[in-house]
Amino acid sequence: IKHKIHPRDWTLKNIKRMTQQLKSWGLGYDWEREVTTCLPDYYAWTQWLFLRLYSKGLAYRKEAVVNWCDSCKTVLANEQVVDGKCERCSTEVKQKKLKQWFLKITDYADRLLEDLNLLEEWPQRVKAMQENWIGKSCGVEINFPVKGSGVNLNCFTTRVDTIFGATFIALNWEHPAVKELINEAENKKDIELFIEKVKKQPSSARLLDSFEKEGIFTGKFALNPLNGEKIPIWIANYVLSGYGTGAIMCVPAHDGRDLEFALKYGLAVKKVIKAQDSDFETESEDEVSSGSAYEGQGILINSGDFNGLASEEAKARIADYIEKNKIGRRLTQYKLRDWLVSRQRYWGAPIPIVYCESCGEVALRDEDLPVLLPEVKEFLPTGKSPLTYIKDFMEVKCPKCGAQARRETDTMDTFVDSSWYYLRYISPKEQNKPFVSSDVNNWLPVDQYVGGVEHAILHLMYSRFINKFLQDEGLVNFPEPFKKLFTQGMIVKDGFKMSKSKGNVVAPDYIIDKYGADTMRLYILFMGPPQKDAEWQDEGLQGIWRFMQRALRLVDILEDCDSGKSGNEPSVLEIGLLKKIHLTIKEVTRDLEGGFQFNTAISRIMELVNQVYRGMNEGVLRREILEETVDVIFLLLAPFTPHISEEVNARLGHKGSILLRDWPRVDQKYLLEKELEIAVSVNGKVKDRMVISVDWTKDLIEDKALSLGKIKKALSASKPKKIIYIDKKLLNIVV
RNA sequence: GCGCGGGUGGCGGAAUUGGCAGACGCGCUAGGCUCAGAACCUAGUGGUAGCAAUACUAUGCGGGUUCAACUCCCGCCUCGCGCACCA
Repeated sequence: IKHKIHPRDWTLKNIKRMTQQLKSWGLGYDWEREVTTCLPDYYAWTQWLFLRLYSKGLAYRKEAVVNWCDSCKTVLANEQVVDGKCERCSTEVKQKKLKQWFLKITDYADRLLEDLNLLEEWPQRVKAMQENWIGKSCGVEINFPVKGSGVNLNCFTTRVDTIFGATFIALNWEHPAVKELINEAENKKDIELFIEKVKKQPSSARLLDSFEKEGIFTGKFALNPLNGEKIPIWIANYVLSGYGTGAIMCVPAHDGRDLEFALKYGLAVKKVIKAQDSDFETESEDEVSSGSAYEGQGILINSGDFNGLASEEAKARIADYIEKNKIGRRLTQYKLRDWLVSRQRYWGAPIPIVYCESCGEVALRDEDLPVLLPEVKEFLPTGKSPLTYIKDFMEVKCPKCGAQARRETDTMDTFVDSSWYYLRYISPKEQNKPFVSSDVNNWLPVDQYVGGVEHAILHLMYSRFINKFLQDEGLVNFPEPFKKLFTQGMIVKDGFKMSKSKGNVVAPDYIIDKYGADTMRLYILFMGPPQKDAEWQDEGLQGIWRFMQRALRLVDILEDCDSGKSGNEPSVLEIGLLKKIHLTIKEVTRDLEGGFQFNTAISRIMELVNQVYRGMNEGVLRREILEETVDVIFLLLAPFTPHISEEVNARLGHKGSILLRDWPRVDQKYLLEKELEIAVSVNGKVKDRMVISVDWTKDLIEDKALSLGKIKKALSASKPKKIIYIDKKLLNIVV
């Protein structure tokens, strides 16, 4: 749309191009299972999913204050608003009241939170981010009656233990009681002016450190239901409307934000918690005057019957009291909101709902699917879905009564498509259902998922939600879709993430033309640990290219080499090389199996190549030994450099593909050392090293060490106090 | 403010989880090859002092535990990311 090209043409063209690119890298995908979420054979099932959710009351339409992007002319999910701006175009997001479709992810909030515990092989970071996003907190909602009126102000608090310290109440300007409260106020005009001012403050301003708390007194008072104290009611700009009730009880002594506000407007500060080990008399006043509130747990004071209790117990007892006297109730709050899936974009799967004069909102039947996205000429955003203007699309018979009805014109957020695609991979060609449950249950959950952290909340939370829903529907039998998660870093160049807008992209096609796909693959994996960001350096690529040439030259050397005598005992030099070969096999295997440690695996293969060259410098290597070495080198390289390894495999006379050959095996006989070198240190500082035989006793090793010239010198006259021997590693002499 | 990660040579990064810090690569220096250059080969390369053997010093800073600390503990500094007046 941005480029004024039809989204379908653009998308299909890019899919084609990227498929070519992925193939040119030599990546081993099963292309038979490719799915395209924007084509009807896929999105029919996305619509089917929507209908299942609808039938369970988990897809619903409501009027709500939603995020609106003026530039994209569409609503956005909370998850797609970053720093108060549209994640796509960075336009300041506005709040608008609209009737929109939501998916009830909040019904699953507790399970999404609880089941994070099942995800043992997910990064802590991602789990922490989801936990944060769900934002569960337990507390009470308590009624503060307004003096001289029938109004009750409900306030949610997690700090039930501090209710006796509430010295004022603050309301968001949108709170439904505001109108009534200020009706007879003397300064009604001023209050209205204040509200107008606060309304205009952009929501992103709250994020700034410079955001100043402001408020105005309504002239009304509320009664603290626990102690009957009369406390003033204010309207304040720091109270959120979307969380809790939009009204808060303020305890300045134990909340920094409330204290800041109280000090500014000269409101009372009342301490009701003292730190476990503190002396109340001496500390209280200083704290408040220095502007810091005691926010920790402690012992209750100034709290009537609850004095002397510890915070934790007090919370429970006060909550009991509140419920018993019917002045409030226990309540759990979440930050997680329902998932807004309506989009006013053309490019998406139409929501399969129609509106009928007599039946109202009606869901389509499965046999009506797919609702095809019609051809349009006009797809630029206008604020209404472009589908609105297409008569053939809009006009439809009501599936219930057959009368003329009109279609829903919103399309679905594309994250709905991607929340279940891993299931479709199991049954990509299935015509009659989205997937075959028995096959899905056999193959899934996904063993290893790889992706960027940018999906930590959006895609990975939505997929978990949908998977749990499908589990409840009996269509899958596992609670979590992705068993292991690996989040890879970004490639950075000149200090910025590679991107077209920064103009620092290194085109893979160009690299492949110049150096070949293998060199590029090897370089990318050698750059550093894949979970971290890595800096692209052309020199590094050159280094890898050099290494590949060096390794390939060994094949030339081998081919020019006489067949030579065989059957002789290997020379010392050859034994050294054989040991290195098997050590390399062992370590490369461990690096690959133990995690994604490609960078170290590659460096070990480099070491092996280096040792071959060093060996040839020092003496003669027989052809059979050299051949074994070259063979192992390219077998170990095969996962990284499949094309070149394949070629070498053929040159060495092997029939068939190298990818079908066995992974090299470690021959333990080369790793069993008869002799080895250990370090000898004095007081932890290495002074010398020596060769020992594995069958030596500790006494023998000590004697030998103490006879070393450098050790004698280091010890000079002092007598060893203690000698510590770490098997096969070092001997430390303490003096 | 809360939550995750990091901090090791000129640079990217290793260190078998408490046991020889700096593997491997880049860069740099010297030498070889060459008419010359590129490429390639050989050697060297944390810092300070020394011709050298060697000595001292060194993993963000300060303490601690230990025969031994990049690694563990306590207290700081700093950078990156995520969330954020969530009551």
